[in-house]
Amino acid sequence: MTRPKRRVERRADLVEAARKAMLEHGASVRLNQVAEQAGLTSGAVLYHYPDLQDLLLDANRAGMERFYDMRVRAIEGIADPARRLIITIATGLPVDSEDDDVRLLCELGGAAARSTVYAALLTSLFDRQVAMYQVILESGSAQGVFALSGSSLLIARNLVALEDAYGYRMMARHPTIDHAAASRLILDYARLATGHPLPIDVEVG
Amino acid sequence: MTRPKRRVERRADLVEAARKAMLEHGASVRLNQVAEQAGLTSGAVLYHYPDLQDLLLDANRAGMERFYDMRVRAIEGIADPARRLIITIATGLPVDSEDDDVRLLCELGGAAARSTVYAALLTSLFDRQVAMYQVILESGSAQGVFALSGSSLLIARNLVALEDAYGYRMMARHPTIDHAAASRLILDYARLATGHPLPIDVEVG
DNA sequence: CGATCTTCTGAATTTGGGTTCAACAAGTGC
DNA sequence: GCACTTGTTGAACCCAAATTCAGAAGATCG
Repeated sequence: MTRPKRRVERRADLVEAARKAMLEHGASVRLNQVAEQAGLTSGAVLYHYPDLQDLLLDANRAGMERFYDMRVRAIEGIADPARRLIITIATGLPVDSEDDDVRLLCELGGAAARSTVYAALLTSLFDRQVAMYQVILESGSAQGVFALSGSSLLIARNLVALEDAYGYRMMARHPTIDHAAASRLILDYARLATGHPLPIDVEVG
Repeated sequence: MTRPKRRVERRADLVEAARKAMLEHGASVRLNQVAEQAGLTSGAVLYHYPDLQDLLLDANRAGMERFYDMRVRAIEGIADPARRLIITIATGLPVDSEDDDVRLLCELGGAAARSTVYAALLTSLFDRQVAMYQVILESGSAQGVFALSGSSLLIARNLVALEDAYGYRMMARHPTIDHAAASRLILDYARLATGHPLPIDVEVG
């Protein structure tokens, strides 16, 4: 029955199963729920991950990387700083209130206040996203298309902060804040901060 | 042993105990942990709250009201819109990374993605805070001290969003974002949005 | 094809928490 | 100071989940 899977691949499978299980049951997933999601018994999970916490940590780390990579990939190959900025804002928000990647990140927000490890993970994600925006802002500024209202660090932090917060609102199903509304709110700040009209009709495709 | 406490007072005690227990153990607190915090047995807790979820809900609701009331009280009696705005921004952030009220709200953020009830609570808190800012913005605009860059709803939403997000960052102990830094970041947006210098040296008293 | 390693199961065991309830202690009314 | 109500305990019980482990089922290699 057992296929010749490598240790590493098997652990990757479990990480994915743990991610799905967490989406369904929250941060306090049971070992059995992870096992069921993986189609295994709890013993098998324990064989690869003697401590469930380690598995959950890996799963969250993976989810974070996934979210970040998706954003980086969405703007690679695009030269115009204004388009890059608009697209980056769009990919920083959940696509809808069911967005799995963002759901996982929200779940983590609460845990971070109690867990040093998760706090460090989220802090690092925040800073990387800030750096991503800084690159866009600085390049736009250098090309003369952006007239920044303050330091790129300041503006980038506020942009990431706005994304985060509206992500939470969307996940909590705010009746009037959907992806389009949140985009408009953040873009409005981006216009003030860059002095660029940032036309919204640019297709994200 | 039993003191002549009224039903209502006793329930209030339990709500407070549940709040503390949640701060320590997260949204998935055990009945026993609440009981221990209250200095009672699980049976006694069940006597007053047959369903633990009801107790947790009450505790979270109480925490929210507490946070909101504190903010309202902080600006009552202050006439100058600029000062009101500055103080409101200051009270929207946790005082430090140990702030209990904000910690509870962060904890809720994750739960809201899965629980309709908590989602509704947080949404209503968000909207009330937005309304609070709108009143300040509109009155400042009417008095001619603010030159708003957009609708008061838009600006107010962004202000609350920034508060929320930096609250999360502070709770996760971001190394360079403390209360002062977060205030500066939000005030920078507030200046762009109101056209007012919003001097930071005004004492919050 | 036989020896051995890896992976996983199934059953047994332990742990931990929730639920129930008889009993009791402490107030309350009369 | 007797009868009743309220609040609470502690023990019994139940269930779900974690943990452990002997051994089966493949895979791997000689």
